[in-house]
Amino acid sequence: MFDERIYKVLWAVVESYITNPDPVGSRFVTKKYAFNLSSATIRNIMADLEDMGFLHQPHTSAGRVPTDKAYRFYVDYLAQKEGTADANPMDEIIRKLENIRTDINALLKETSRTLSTFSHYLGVALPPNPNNTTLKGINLFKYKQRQVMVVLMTDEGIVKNKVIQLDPDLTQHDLNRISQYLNSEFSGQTLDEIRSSVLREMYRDKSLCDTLISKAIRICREALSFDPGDIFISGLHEVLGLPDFSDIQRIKEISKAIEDKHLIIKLLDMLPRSEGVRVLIGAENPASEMRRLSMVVSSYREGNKPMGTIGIIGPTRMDYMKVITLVDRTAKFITKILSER
Amino acid sequence: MFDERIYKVLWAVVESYITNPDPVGSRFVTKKYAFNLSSATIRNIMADLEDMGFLHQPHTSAGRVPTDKAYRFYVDYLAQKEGTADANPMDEIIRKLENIRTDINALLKETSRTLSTFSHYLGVALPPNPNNTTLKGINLFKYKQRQVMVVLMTDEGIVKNKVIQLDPDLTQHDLNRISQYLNSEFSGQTLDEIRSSVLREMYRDKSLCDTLISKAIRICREALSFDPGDIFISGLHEVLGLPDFSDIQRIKEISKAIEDKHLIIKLLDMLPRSEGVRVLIGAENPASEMRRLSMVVSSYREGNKPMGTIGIIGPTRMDYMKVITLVDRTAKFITKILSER
DNA sequence: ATTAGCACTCTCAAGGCAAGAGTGCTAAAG
DNA sequence: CTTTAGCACTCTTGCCTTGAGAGTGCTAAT
Repeated sequence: MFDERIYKVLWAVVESYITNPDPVGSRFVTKKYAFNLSSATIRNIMADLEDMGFLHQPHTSAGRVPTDKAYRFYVDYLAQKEGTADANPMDEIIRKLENIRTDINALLKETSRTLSTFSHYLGVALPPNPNNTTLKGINLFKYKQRQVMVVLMTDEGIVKNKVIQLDPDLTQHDLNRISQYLNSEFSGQTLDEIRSSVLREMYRDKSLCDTLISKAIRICREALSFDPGDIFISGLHEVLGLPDFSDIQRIKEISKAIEDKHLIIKLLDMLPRSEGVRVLIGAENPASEMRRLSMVVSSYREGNKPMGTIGIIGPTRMDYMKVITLVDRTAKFITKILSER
Repeated sequence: MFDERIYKVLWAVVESYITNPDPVGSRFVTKKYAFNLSSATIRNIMADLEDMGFLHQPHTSAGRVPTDKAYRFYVDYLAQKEGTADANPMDEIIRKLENIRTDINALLKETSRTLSTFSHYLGVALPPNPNNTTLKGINLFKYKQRQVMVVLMTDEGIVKNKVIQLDPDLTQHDLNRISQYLNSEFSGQTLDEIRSSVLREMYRDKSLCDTLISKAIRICREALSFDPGDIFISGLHEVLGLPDFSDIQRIKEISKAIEDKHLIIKLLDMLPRSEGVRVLIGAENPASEMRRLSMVVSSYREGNKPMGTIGIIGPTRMDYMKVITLVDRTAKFITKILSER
């Protein structure tokens, strides 16, 4: 049962299928990966592997194709002997990203693009969840009659702005005082914390209905109703070139995934921000829409504080080795940039 | 030559093909659009139309298919007897957009989505070109060591922010003075004007190298290097359902168009902001990548001032009638919202 | 000028056939 | 007991043919 051999065969099948999406037959395995075994023996082994749920044959007398379970085995095994891949493209990536040190949004946008061009899969990059960011400053500007522009700035370099309607017309002077109050009260807290304390205050201070403070709180409440930050996804044309997406149904799947950004955002946001790369293969994915897709993601941080997530999305038949090191090093590089500045 | 008849046939062919993408034959025309003519006569007419470049047959003995020229004829004719279409979905659109009166970006995002769901084509929305917007105010915040967050706000409700690097470390007090100077100097001007006057001053004041003013100008110069505002494109999954995009090549085309946002931005930005709807059919399109796509666009305004552009992109075989009124009324509605506030 | 009739062309779907690939099983060999 | 050789079997794939169907273009008649 602890036969090394059969895992070597499994390994060979996965590798072969990854480089070339044809069902792989017993004969091919013997030829390409010279075991000292005949094709008949391999056949038996492969039959065993199928029973164990690692392989699948599309029809009698086609070769075998790896299942999700096989890929899982493959990447777990990969993790043990990590770092075998060469990092050729990294130089170029670093060169591309190094010029965008300051602006985190631009950095992430470029990251998603770079990831996609080098992996030939979808590149994704998620900014820090605004709810967990800590407020650096809030500024209010009179915009038009009864309209106020709220500009929120966080320690992470995220800027959110919103125009909100206000019943009584306030002067810029009023607004300055309000923002001063808000800053002294709230800066240094995360937006989530602020939101809950705002709600608390609302209940307590029902009486002070028309004071400056209650106005400030109303502003806060309105301004904090942010949707999660925008996600950057790029490289659709890359995956369209892959043989895995040669039929229209699968293209619809992936394009749906792209347009349903909310789904991916929630998915990535749910993942624990543990260090290192995480791989979700096919049906391991919580979202049913992505049962035939895999994700390789890693979180980036500023110092020790987890920020957002970057990674790639592609078919389950994916060059995991290449992609994992790509995502890993890119995440580390972004972490370095953010921590240095 | 001025025979009404032959144009009626052309009209019939286009209408038929728009509702159903099968090559249309002579017999079908006689049946569906009861002329008092036999199929043989129609055949002759259709042969003439082919000579004139209006029709095309994929192969001997298939019906005819309209060319770009035919669509052009169709929409030009449509323009004359405008407004025949019912505006059923408009109520719903208005309901959807009415709640987002304040924030122009949210408004445009929702617009592109709405356009796509109701047209079943790609919905696009382009914010005002930031270069033509007039500055309302500029604010500088100390962000980190030697880094300054610049927040620009325009009359049009666009907010741009950027973190820039600054050689000498300035205090928030310095920054306040600088922003005060910038506001007094530049607010009310368009960003383009500001950019050119900044360049002029740069040359003149080479001597004042380290004064506050020169710093301010340096800030301005850096902050003004904006790419054109983001464009909103949505509805890829809508077009993937269309029979026109059943082959993978065409999908690649359109997905390339989506990812090359720059291209579309330039395209739309080039179009004169004339009132009313503009239709670009297939090869009329300046960009070669879009030779098999059509665009129906209209600009929206605030008062009399042209702002950005909205519209839809789809195959040349498009329900122009429906789409034109859809785009037209949506643009008018947005104009109304913006002008009211 | 219009129409009926007819031969012609082209596509498309279905069926049949042969080649090729890969399997599973069995029986022999190590 | 494990491995291997051999062979029959299955299934896909490509290719060809065939027939139906649709639509045309041309000619001759109205």
